[in-house]
Amino acid sequence: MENWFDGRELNFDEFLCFSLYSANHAMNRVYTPVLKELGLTYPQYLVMVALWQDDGQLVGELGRKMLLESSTLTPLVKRLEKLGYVCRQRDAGDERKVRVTLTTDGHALRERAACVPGQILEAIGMAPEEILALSRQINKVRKNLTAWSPAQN
Amino acid sequence: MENWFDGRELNFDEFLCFSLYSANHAMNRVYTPVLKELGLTYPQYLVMVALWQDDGQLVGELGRKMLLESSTLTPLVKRLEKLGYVCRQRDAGDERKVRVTLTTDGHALRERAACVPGQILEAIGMAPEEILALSRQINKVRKNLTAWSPAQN
DNA sequence: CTCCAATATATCGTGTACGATAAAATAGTA
DNA sequence: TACTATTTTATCGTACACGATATATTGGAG
Repeated sequence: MENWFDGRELNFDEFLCFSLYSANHAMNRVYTPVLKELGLTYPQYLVMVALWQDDGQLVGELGRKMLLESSTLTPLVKRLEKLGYVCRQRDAGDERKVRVTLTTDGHALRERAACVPGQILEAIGMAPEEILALSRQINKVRKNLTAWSPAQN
Repeated sequence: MENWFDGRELNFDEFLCFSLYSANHAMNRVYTPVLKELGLTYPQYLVMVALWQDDGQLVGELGRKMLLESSTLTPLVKRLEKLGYVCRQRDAGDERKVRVTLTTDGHALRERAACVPGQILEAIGMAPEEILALSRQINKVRKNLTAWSPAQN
């Protein structure tokens, strides 16, 4: 187990890919019990964070931020609606667009979720500056990957 | 979009979490078309890599390496079996265990997949040493997260 | 030897995720 | 104005991924 992804048996790309893959899963497993008390999944929480920062965004805007397709976001937002945290309504000016707005409960949830970041920060177990630096490096990889995929192939 | 996860609006933890989340998705999107020619998904490819390095592993061993539950691995390996790349058979000595063995096609696939790492490496667009260093940092986070989750909560 | 706990997979229900496709509204063009 | 192309969201099918649970085998205690 240890020597599989901590050793040198994998190629460099496989190494990084698997690191991202397993770290993302590990993050999800830490978030899950914390968010369970709010009745949210991790992707649902990310959408709520985006809405707390900027209410009334379109499904498309959320998709561009989170890099998700409508086939993923539409049912996810519908679940948030069923939970009573958001409201979906067609834009009056352009009936194609669907605007996602926080309900009173959705706004109130922000306070109840205030303790989440601290718990996650503790679980990560690194200094904020270190976390930020690592995030930037990972973002650089993400940018390279998204820039490459349509161009080359 | 840019200023959401590249700026400072998120908390540190949300920042890192989202970086991992989106980078993992981006990686998946790069792998998908490359692996499509082999008829594999990314998790299936990871299992094949593990088997190419060490054939005849148990479902449980694969699960510990990839940090996956049997509820995920069992159907995944069954799909690999349906594709004709592996063979699932109960261990003679202990009928509870299921051993996963490469078929002739499974072994042959290794050559056809030899071009994959190079393409991914190109897409990542970083020097091997840099990739390795980043992987190690991410693995450190993963270790912290997995060590924390059962202890604290 | 019998019963009970532990181990190893498997099954089920829910929720992401995506590609392909569809449907509806808007924009652009002849 | 009529027709087409684009935009925006939604739907469908497939494949992870997990927690909870079930099943079967093995190991131990008495």
